[in-house]
Amino acid sequence: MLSLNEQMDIINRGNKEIISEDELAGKIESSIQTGIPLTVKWGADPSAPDIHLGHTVSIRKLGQFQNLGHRVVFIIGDFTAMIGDPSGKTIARKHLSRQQVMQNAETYKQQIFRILDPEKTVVEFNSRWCNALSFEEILNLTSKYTIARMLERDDFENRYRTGQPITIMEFLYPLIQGYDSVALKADIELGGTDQKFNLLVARDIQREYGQIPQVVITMPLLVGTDGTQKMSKSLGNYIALDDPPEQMYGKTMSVPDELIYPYFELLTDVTGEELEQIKKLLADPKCNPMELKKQLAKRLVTMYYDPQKAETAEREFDTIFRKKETPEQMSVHRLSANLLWVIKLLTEVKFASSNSEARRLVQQGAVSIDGTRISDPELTIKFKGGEVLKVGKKKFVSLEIGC
RNA sequence: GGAGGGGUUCCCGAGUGGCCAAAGGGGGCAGACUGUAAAUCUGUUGGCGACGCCUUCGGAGGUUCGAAUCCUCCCCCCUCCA
Repeated sequence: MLSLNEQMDIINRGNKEIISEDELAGKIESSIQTGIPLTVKWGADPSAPDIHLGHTVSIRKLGQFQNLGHRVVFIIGDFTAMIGDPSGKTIARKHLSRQQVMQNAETYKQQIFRILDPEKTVVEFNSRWCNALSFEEILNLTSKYTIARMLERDDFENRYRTGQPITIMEFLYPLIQGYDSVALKADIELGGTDQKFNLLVARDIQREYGQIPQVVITMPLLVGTDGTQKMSKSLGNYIALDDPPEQMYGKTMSVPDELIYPYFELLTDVTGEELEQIKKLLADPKCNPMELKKQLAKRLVTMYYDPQKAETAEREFDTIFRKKETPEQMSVHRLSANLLWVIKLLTEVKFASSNSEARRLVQQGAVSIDGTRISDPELTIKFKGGEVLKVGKKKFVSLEIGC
């Protein structure tokens, strides 16, 4: 096991805030003395199994804890999912079946184990202890926190002030998450800065239950591909771990230039010196940021796939977007007939969800076949096979005759 | 329990009898521009083989030649008083 200072150095890198560093040092010290690893908690909602780069900011930090010999517990909040984290607008949550939860959990594991060591990761479902709680115990839990303190939470305060509904059930969310820490006797809990409130509540709850409060480590929120809002699945501005290489590469390239630096910092293992270098280059007007972004995109694809796939992805990107040519590889669609109305064609290959949308695309000049723009929405085309249909900038399909 | 305010398209939000498939903004999509992007500009944004028709403004009825708009009942949300 590494010394206190060495451990602190590693943990300190890239986080937003540690509450508190002194407590953390104390815990690490006693762990070194006793040889007992610290329990590091991290939780996730089971309803959204698409892990994206935003999550990896925390997951990578967990990986560091594992390397330091500590015990990482990944909690799947199947119980809390019934409530839904009150941060969003989504109030009514659909109840997930046991089977769905298990399925999502599997998907989760598959993804996080691309970063974490499966041997060293404990996976828990919080329904295990939550379902066992009696009403009396729940009342007891609710007696440990006040409305005033709940309303300190930004979302709650906001919604309360602007006249948005808040249910009592939502107040339970932070309490249950806190109770999870009690059940696990968590030493440390990791989360995004948006989780700070919940993580801090857990400290109070643990104290109420006679435990030493967990150390809270918040990680910066990754800005999504739109360059403004945090990366999230519901906003659609995310790069998923499961995105195929070309997509991972392409999405990274579509990120605003300002994100190049934070992405290198939070998502890759580049050293401090390299980061400095990147910062310098970005400030240099002679340097084309595209080159750095390509490095970033390639690096990410290499991390989650391999160098060859990264190479291919880069080549394809250059072909489509820089040279504006057709990609080498594209999916093939077998036409239902060899004489087809353009509108029908677009809906058939699912590049448009309705005839109206298809018409719009044609009228806007988004549609071309073998490089020739189609502008007449009434056109019927005769195919002989091998044609390439392009819609917009990035949708391609190769057409073949027959089903 | 009482009094008042409100529910409109993906989101926010205007509209209080026909000119309403519904202003404006956001987002999305497309086009132009560009060193990839972003930004910007322009267009578009319910459906239908389509210059006409069908469905939409919390739900169900009703008034009317005609309803997002008026009436009745119901559901939901918010505020204040208790």
